[in-house]
Amino acid sequence: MKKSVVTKVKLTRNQSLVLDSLIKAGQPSGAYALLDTLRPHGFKAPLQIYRALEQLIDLGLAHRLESLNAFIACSHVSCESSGATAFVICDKCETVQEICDESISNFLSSLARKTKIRASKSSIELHGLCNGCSAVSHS
Amino acid sequence: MKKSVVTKVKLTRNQSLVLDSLIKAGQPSGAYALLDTLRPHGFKAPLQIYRALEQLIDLGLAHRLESLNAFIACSHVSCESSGATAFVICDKCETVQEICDESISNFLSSLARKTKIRASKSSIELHGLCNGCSAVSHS
DNA sequence: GAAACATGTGTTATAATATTACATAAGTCA
DNA sequence: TGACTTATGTAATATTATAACACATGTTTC
Repeated sequence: MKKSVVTKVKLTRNQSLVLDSLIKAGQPSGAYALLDTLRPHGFKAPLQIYRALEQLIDLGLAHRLESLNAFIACSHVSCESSGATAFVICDKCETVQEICDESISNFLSSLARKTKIRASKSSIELHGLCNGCSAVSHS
Repeated sequence: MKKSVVTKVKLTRNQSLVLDSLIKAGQPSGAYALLDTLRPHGFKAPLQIYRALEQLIDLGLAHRLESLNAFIACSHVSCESSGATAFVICDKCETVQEICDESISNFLSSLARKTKIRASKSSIELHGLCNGCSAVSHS
């Protein structure tokens, strides 16, 4: 669906800093949260974040979570990023599982075929309570 | 996943107006676009739109498209809204196909099982070019 | 009907997210 | 070097969404 298959990309300083922040966060992070984190490194405007994110996403090193307006580092060493990725999000502890297997791409292919669309981008996000949180929250 | 199974709900005036606008639009509409449409009917503030939308979505009469920050009327007479709905969106003509069959719910169940999540909400959105637009755009 | 409660409304202000526009700098390649 | 593309800095602004408060309407219970 996308090209990608990145072997060795040289990230710019800004891109590296944003990616590092995302990785350290280990959670979905909003653009403005990233900005605050990076102010000590000289970042001053949201655009610096958004521009870096755009690149990282194109390279498959980061993903955008549409339902959260947030971003997360790709959890695969370097996501082959067929575009066929699903995110499973715990609404309590904010843990995100990034799933990227044949069941996802098969499902998407089948959906595209049925609806006669030439697909270019997908977003699959499942919200709920993860195993741990589900056990605790017996409200 | 949701309750729903709405047989006959009495919508308030605001809710009816918003739903009518959504239906007339026949396309994804942003909250502020709806507000503009409804100013002649006395709407003045975004909150009036957002509050109506919240109800309509709870009732399964409208859906939110996360990747567009937009809303659309449910295309099923009254969506049983198992929550298992997928949206296929043409980025050119903005047509949206709302798919709601077993393949969707099976896929989501399987994903929830694999990731051990107790799912409460899902969002599946596939972007691309629809059959018609795909034929034209031979750039 | 009156008291108590939940739900819907109107309105103002503000928060959170994202982009436009323009000037400058740095990397790439003929 | 010159031409070109890509990245950057910065300010301003656009777009989307919510908080807070006052008031009204509806429903249930007694």
